[in-house]
Amino acid sequence: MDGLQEQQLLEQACECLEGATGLHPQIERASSLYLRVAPERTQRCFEVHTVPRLTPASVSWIAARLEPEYPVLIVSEYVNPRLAERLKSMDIGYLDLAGNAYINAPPVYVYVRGNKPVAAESVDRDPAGRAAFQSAGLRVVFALLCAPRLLHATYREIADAAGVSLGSASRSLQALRDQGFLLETGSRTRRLHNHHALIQRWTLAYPEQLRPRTLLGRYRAPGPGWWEHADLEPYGAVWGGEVAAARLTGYLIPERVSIHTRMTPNRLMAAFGLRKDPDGDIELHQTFWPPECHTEGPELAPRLLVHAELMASGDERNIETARMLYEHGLAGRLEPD
DNA sequence: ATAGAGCCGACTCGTATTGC
DNA sequence: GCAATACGAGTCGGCTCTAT
Repeated sequence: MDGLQEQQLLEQACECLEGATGLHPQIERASSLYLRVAPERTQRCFEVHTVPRLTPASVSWIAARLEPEYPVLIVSEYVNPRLAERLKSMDIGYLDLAGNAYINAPPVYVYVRGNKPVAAESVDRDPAGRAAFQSAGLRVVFALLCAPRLLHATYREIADAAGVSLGSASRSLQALRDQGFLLETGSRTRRLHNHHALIQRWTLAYPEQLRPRTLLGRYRAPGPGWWEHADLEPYGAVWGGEVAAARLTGYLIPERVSIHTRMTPNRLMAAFGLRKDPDGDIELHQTFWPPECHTEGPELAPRLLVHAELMASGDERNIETARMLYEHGLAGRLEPD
């Protein structure tokens, strides 16, 4: 999202706030966007973060990443009641285009939730631009991030490795180029740019766009702690999410299990006595990344995926663990932008 | 509440064109 | 000849609307 679109979204949200409350917010632009919500009544200034489509994962991301100088105000097209509740509980302010808002700037206090979303034109709805962060695009981005050799491969090789069609690979790469995430440095030599933002976009889009499509089913094990001594390797499977994070950091006691496998679930079910259960705490997923993707160990999913799964859970301890994984693994492996 | 029709977006596939 | 790119046709799945 570029600066102009950010400001447009903020201006529209401010109009909604003005209409609903009679406050006269004042936008200030420096290195980032700032908002004085009621300059005539309080000098309190918020640092604005625009997130057109707010999801549980993006709230997790924001909660994990922000160490702001000023209190934070999230501006989105729509903040649903559950997210509103969650943001308020963390004392993070929000504004949306439906007129929902939480602003805690004494003596000014606003809390509105439950307004329905307005059917407005999204600022992030350009089909070509989104291609990189839909299911096919997410596979391509993941392959490029985890197997950098592919940056210098042909379109066909990239498409094969990512498990998408040639046309989808082409559209995804074009979208990445358009958004400044992919730089052509010569004939078939490419470089990823702005890794941090790219990982953020991937992390936010993964639980919505790709994860539901790789889900094979939910299961339940005969007893707790079964995963501690289970050997997945013979079944072409790896640990994701909380179990992988526990093994990488020793910081978590897993409650939910996610397993990524290249085979059908039958053999895993037979080996570990798993039963199908729509409310089970075990999720089986089809592996979507190429074998050459870098992993931390033979039985662990790539760190980028583990990070995204933790962030998507919304659990505070998971988010903290995700931050550790990012800082002590992902960030160090990135090329400088 | 549910089933069926219709619509739409995302994706794949095939093919034509262009450039090296 | 091969790779990159563009584009149209077709498929699939999800969503909404409507009739029952």
